[in-house]
Amino acid sequence: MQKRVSLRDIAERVGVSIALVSYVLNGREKEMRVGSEVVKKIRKAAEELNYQPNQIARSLRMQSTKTLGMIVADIANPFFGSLARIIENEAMKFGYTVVVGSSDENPVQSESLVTVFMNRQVDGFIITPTEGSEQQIRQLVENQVPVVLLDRYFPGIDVSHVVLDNRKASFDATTHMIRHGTRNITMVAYRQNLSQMEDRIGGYEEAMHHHGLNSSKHVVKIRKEHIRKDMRNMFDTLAPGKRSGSGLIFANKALALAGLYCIRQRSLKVPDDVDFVGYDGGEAFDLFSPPLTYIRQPVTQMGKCAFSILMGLINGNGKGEVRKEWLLPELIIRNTGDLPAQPDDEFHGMYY
Amino acid sequence: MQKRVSLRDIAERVGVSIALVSYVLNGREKEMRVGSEVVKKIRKAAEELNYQPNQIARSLRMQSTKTLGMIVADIANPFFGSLARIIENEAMKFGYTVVVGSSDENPVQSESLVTVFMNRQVDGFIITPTEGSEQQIRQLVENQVPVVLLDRYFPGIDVSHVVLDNRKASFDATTHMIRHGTRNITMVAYRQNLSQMEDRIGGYEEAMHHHGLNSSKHVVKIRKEHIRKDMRNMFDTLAPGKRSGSGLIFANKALALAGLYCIRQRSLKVPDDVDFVGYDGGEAFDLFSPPLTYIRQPVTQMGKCAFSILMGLINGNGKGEVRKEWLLPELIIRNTGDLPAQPDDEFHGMYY
DNA sequence: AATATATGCTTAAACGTTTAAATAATCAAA
DNA sequence: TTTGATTATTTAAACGTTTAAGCATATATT
Repeated sequence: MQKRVSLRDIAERVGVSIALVSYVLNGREKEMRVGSEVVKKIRKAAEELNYQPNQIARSLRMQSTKTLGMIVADIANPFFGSLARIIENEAMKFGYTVVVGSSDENPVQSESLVTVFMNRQVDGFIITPTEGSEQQIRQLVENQVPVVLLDRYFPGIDVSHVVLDNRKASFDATTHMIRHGTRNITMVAYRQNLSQMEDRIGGYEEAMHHHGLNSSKHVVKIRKEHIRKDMRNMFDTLAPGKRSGSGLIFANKALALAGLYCIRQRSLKVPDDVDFVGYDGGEAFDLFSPPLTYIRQPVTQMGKCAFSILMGLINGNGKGEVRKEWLLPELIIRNTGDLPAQPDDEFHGMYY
Repeated sequence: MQKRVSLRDIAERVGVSIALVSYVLNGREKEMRVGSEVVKKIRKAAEELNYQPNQIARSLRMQSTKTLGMIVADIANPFFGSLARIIENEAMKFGYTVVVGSSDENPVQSESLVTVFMNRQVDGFIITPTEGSEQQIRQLVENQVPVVLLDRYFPGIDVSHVVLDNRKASFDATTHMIRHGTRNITMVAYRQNLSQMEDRIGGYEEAMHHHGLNSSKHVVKIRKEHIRKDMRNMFDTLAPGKRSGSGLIFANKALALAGLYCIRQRSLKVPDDVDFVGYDGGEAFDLFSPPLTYIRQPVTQMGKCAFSILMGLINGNGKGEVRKEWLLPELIIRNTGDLPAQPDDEFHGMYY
């Protein structure tokens, strides 16, 4: 790697001090009353030498790296990939760079990412917190590190967050099924102590209760590590499709996909044998026969919102307000034989 | 954000110089013959104050940031997301951090990412080059910046790369179809001047030629920006399914998905009406009726390989060898009514 | 004529590390 | 007793910026 040109190189070539060069290249020549001749010469030299500022040196001096740390469950998951993409785009606009890490839903990994990012002096965090990471988050907040939680939050910590209104999402999905004549509705969720899951289950229960179907409420909790096995068990036990009016609501995409495997395996028809609603869309939902009903999250809005809150925290230097956002879901109703509307040609890049 | 503890804080508390603290905390106490009592005291103080090194300061001094720049087409695309994930994991093991940027297949954006990352003094790059970015890459190489190209490469530049053996992949896919009795095979590709596309098309042509089907060779080039429209046109013109022995090979996943829309729209059956092979797998391919045949890329291997080559370049300080890797594809043969084998429960995280 | 103000530029410290070189003290060998 | 190692520690420069403070010189104001 060749040595890069520094302010010193320009200063020497022009025959002035480093300070002057810095002032000019930062556009402070008026304020600092730099002679117009000198300004020209410095600009010219910078151009000729193709000067690029060393952001590391600047960071050290300024105590601000213009870097954000983002911790998601898994960047290979297109939901998080899309969020990362949106935040990356926003960040770029404001001169920020994003470093992304995947916690794998593991609090130990999450902790180590926080440490690595802190050592790299990131200016703030956007975090998808994992089960068991409550203490970490609390510590960050106590140390006055700018943090925004995304996708999940901890009711017990007073920190900004941007999440889907999961309760409403499940409520709407359940209500939709009930209106459709489905009575025997099962909520299939992860066995996981996170706001997300709890709210997704809560909304379902609320809707069932609201429609007087309390007695037929049924929540199945599946272990993430045994998703296939537990899913098969569920299908064997519940035998949806055997009795009429069965419906399944899957609390996330991984569950829905595992469920769809079982549905295909048992040659069940949607919605006649089992009614279906999943969280998050995707190719598989569009191309299934029939295309499937799902809850769409406003991913773009989530990303932009989280970013702008974080900017507020960072630039408000400690006085940035805590903001808590629950964004609205959209129920994409299908489960019919018709092909889903094709996205327009202009559409690309965003997988949700 | 609270002030963090520095070497100076420890030095003052123990009553020694900063240098000594640095030596000890870097494990150089033997080499530097630091008194064992002092070592203990420094360790203790560091522990008590919960000292964390400032990586920015270290980077400035060491002229090495332990950071890698990764530029992909789109991090929201699970193929790139998976690659990013693998590289992130590898990097972590070696104390590196990865900053990822999405070029959107746009050379201007790619250029600006390169600049941003260079200013942040990344130690090396892993790049998925876009059409028209040849000059940028050439410049990096000339400036002796460690670079590894991933997924695509430029035959005209002598720089390390890790790509799928796309030629073989298409050759195998085409041969498989021909053996299966499909004669009327169309290759559906992007109109794009990248090694990837050219090789994917080339392998198809080679196989057709090899089996004496030169006259029925047919390559359709679709514009990325008008993928839906061009795809519909193709189906209207070619009318696959109208004549027997029709087959379609899609040069990437986006094309395959757009193609599957049309297949469903026209109620064509795979493989009776149209035979099908796509690049890259995914939920949609697994859950389609029937599950679809596709070319699997060894994503994990690609990521690990690219990373290790980059490490060689960085640590070989300029003498690291240029390595060019073409990795082997795997043809996942299906197109039958059977459900695909379910991934094991242990499987998770990797979407390819 | 003395003082104030404006202009144009330089000096030097600071950010938090690493590390070569200097220093000082102890001890062994001549 | 001097010299030479050995051991333990400090000093200070360097990495490339930013920026407060200082210093001339010229011009304007009393």
